[in-house]
Amino acid sequence: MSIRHGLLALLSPEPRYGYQLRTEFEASTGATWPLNIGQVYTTLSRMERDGLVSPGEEDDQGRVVYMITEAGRAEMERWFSTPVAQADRPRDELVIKLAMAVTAPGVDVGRVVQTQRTATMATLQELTRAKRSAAGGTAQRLVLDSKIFQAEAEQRWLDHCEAVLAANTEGAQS
Amino acid sequence: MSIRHGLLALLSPEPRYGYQLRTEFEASTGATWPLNIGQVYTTLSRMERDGLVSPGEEDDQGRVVYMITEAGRAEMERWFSTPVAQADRPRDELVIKLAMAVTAPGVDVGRVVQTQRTATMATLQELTRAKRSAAGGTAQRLVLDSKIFQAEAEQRWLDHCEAVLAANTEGAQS
DNA sequence: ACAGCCATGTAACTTGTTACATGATTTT
DNA sequence: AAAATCATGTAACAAGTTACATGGCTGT
Repeated sequence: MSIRHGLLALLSPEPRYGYQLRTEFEASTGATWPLNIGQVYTTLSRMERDGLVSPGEEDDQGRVVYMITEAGRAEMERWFSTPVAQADRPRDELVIKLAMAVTAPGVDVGRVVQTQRTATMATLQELTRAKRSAAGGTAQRLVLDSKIFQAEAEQRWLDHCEAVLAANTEGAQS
Repeated sequence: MSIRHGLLALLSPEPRYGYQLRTEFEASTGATWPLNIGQVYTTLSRMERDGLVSPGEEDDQGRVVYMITEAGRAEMERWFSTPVAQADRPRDELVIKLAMAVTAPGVDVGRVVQTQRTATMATLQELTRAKRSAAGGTAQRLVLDSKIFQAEAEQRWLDHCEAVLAANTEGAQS
């Protein structure tokens, strides 16, 4: 529900039209998660269906301007004041992959870990480079930082996995 | 595509029936991401449609046993040998929420951060408790560890956000 | 008898996502 | 004139998810 709420938040200060929303969404969250323009319109339609936004009159330039409704504002406030719970998060593909690699016989877990480590390292370097070039405002920088923190945590976890697996094979099977 | 591939991996050593797949999936990944049994069957149907699995004959006890196909095995190997890329990951709701909180006027970002920090702290304690009780095999333990690493990274990032925002309000706006 | 687990399945829905069609305006 | 950008929208699909229907078997 990230996009819905994101658009809702962008509409909260004042009405906007679809194309503008994409631009501003990407300006806030950065270029790493590009937002297809079609999706803006589908999401707006669905939010209209759910009573969160309503299309006002057209622009002076004929653009369709949406504005947030009462219900939409309430939903936005609920969103900001409710923490993201553990259960809300999507399943982590890497974690499932490793769990399966450990479980399934005949899979070289070490190789899976190594492959991922290389990729994550490359990601990390790219992110660091992006951070050095330092375009964008506070929001974009924080998004970048989040990705860096997450990639670093992933590296540490991969190290940890290797250590655990090494200890497992040398000693008894678990 | 985590569940598809997860089921595929579980089917790789030998054929299984649906109910069994749920049990084993949860045994590998832990109870934190419960898997609805209905989903196992829908996913199996779709995988059959895509030629990744095929229902063999019934069990001696009348259970519908699925087995992995050639194409399924190839897909599984591709999965294990391909790293999870940055672009593959879903949008992070918390990150978007904070980016929007920073961007939108009239939102108390500090409160959003605090609310999340409290929740994440509670999560972390719960995870640590779960780890101490230490049921489950290697896979489950690694999944738990991953969640702990991620929660810790999230706490660090929230701290970092606060620091950046404090520096921002005391000095000039960015 | 009844509760609860084992077991399979389907219908319906959500969000996310893309490919495509269409046209106006602006830049080169 | 052609290319690019601005702007709106639709059709179609994927994957995940749940609620429900159905029935057999097991333990109390």
